Amino acid sequence: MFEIIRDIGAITRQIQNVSNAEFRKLGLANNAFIYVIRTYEQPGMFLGELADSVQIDRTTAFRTVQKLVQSGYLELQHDAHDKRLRRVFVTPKGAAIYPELHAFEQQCSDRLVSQLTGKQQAELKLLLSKLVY
Amino acid sequence: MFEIIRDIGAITRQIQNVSNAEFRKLGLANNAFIYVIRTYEQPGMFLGELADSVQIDRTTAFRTVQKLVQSGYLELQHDAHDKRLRRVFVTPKGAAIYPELHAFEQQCSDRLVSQLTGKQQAELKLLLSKLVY
DNA sequence: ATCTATTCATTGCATATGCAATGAATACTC
DNA sequence: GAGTATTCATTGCATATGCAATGAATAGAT
Repeated sequence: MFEIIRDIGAITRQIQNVSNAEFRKLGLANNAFIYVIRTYEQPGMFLGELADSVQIDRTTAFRTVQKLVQSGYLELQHDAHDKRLRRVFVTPKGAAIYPELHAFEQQCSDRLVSQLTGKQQAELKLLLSKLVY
Repeated sequence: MFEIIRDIGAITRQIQNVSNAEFRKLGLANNAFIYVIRTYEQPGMFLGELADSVQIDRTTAFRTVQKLVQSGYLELQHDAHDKRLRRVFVTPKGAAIYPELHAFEQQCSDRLVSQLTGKQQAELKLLLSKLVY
């Protein structure tokens, strides 16, 4: 069953490459676009929470978010009750590019599963959601 | 269907993290263990071929292989007919650790699919093999 | 309430990464 | 077979990455 690990690893790296190439022009290479997408969809996560949700090292995520704040896509707010937390939100600039980012993600996905029937696609999605890591 | 991309991305990064932590003691962090596994199983690939097979940037792969040659896990040979090519092989030292590397990979996979029935596991493997990238 | 253990964000530092460019060898065209 | 286009390995360079450590804030225990 180790082929599963190998396959998803190769696919992930490939998609990462094309995505980074696609979004470099927006200053969103190095997986930065992922943070904008996730933050748009789930605003108010704190930094570590966001990092964990995409399984990226917290310090790397921290620095990427800093850059995205600098470039105006994201903003940070202190939590009202827990002074340790810094919650992440998209700015209008970040919200404005979300459709483009998500459309590309969608397009990559569609291409990826283009050899599967609709039923198989649903089955794959279900099986993947059951993986434990 | 974009959940597919997100799921496999998160899983891949997670597995990468635990694998690197596991093999750091052997000097095989930063995905280096992948090259030993692949080279053991398919000896004689040239550098770019090996890089492409795991979807890692060729220059990164090149440098990782250099390190593995330095540390004695891999060796390079010039191709007899095409002077551009450098073919990769495992050394006895590389061959000696293959079982450990592969066992860990196996163990990660088993854990990953532990919530699936045998039939579902086979189905997942089949579906993944049909993905196009 | 004090003491201890966790959980955050953040920084330092050594190293890895990857785009762009180079030169050498081979393939392809006419 | 000269000329052009590809395909290699390799290097330079700027940047990203991630482990380890820090200090501040909170949670949990006694």
